[in-house]
Amino acid sequence: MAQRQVAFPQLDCADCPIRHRAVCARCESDELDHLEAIKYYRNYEAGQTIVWAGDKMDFVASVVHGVAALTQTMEDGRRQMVGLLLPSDFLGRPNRDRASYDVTATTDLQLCCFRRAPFQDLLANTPHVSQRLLEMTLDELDAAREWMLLLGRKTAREKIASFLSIIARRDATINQHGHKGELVFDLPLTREAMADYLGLTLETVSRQMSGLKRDGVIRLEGKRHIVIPDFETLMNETGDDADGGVF
Amino acid sequence: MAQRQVAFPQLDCADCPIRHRAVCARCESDELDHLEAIKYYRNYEAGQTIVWAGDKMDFVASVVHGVAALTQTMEDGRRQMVGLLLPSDFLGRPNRDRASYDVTATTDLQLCCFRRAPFQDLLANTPHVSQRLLEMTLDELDAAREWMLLLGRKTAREKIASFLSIIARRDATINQHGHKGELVFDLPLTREAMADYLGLTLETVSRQMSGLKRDGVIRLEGKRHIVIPDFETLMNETGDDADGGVF
DNA sequence: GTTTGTCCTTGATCTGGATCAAGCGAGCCC
DNA sequence: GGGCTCGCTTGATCCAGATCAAGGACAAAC
Repeated sequence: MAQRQVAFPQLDCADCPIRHRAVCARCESDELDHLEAIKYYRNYEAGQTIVWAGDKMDFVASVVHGVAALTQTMEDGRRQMVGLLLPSDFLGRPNRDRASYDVTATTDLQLCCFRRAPFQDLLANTPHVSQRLLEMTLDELDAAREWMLLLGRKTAREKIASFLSIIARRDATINQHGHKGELVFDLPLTREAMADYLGLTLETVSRQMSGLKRDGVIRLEGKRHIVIPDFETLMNETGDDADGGVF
Repeated sequence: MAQRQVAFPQLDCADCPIRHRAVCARCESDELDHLEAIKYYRNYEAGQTIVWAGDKMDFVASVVHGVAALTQTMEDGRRQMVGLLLPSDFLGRPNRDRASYDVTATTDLQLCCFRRAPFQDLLANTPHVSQRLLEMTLDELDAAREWMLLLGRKTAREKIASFLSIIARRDATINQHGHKGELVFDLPLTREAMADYLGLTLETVSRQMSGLKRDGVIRLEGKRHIVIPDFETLMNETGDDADGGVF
């Protein structure tokens, strides 16, 4: 079963993603080597909480592998996920030492952390670091705005299809033992976390997954393993314009 | 009738907000005077479209006065507002020359514009400009995430109350001819635009406004002029934690 | 093997907000 | 003045998704 990574190329330089995506513009510079001196790794198990909203957070970090979620909770317990961090995404806000959201590991997770103070020094003294971080933040803002369209105006089925296509774009491998190449990936979230992502209940998520399965848009192998026979068909269910353009 | 500006102090240096909020960290530097050379003003009437999603956009801008909205539209016409720009907010994305969203003036509007190329040069050569823009973008991302909670999990009534409190925070004056000080402001959006902001229909917006009026949470003088007798009471309707903290 | 717990599915019913429909009031144009 | 249109309100009905409820699959603990 030949597989290859799609859509987002693997990180290919050094062992720490922040060098590639967050800090170096093109990974050509040596001047950031002292980042090595302030970085360290942390590992979390699926389900673990990394910080609670309001907690002191003395580091920023880059996701090495696994998935983390940012979630807001209302007093009565209603929850809305507001960020989903995949490998190479950045966690934490420079110049703010308290977490604004609950951060949890939704799968086993490794973070590459940087102590806050030296990172902020770096930011202040290395122009292209803040420029790179600005680019990343603008990308996140665009993603947040797509997400707002989803939350405000899409139907439950469209929400599920959109979510699957987002995860597929960043995570899926192409399974080519057939001829056309199916997309294959594991869901990094429970049904409940998907509900929090999509502004639905877990029952509705479950029902709509069953619906997409019944209609042949996806196959479900176990609870978490997804096969997408034809990405085009899935995209038709998202309500988005035809040309997502990645594949 | 004595009034004073609350929550967001008026801009107080030079005539162009970008000098204060977007560009200068503390408005202490002179090195940005050449911004003067690349800036120009544009005026729009309420309802006018500034750019359509996908259009070439050869400038970035700062809102001087009035309100602009960023909106996404699905093929079948469903619309979701994804950004609301008030005075001193920034419009446009550096290093991207096509608009990602429809931009419309929801009131009469004046923009202070900067041609793209020189602004990008400035960004590349003036570290604290990109640092300041990073701060602003992070603030916008936080606002977007609050908005996601609203869209995904709040009831119609909570959405309306939240919206009113957001506008009041940025726009209201305190009317002190009573003793405690009522908050007073004009809605910068039609009911339809509010619906697009909140992920509701305009009928639901109208009904919930009537509901808040009936219950004495707000007074409505005409269609657009709002009086909030007691901000605390309004906040209790938003579903948010008690301590918004601004007043 | 049984028990327990977590995650998920499915069914029955309810309801908040959407949809469909009518009408109002305040400009504004002739 | 009369007839517009535009923005808004209100009423009647409908339905997608929430809620309430039961049970299944699977893994870990004993």
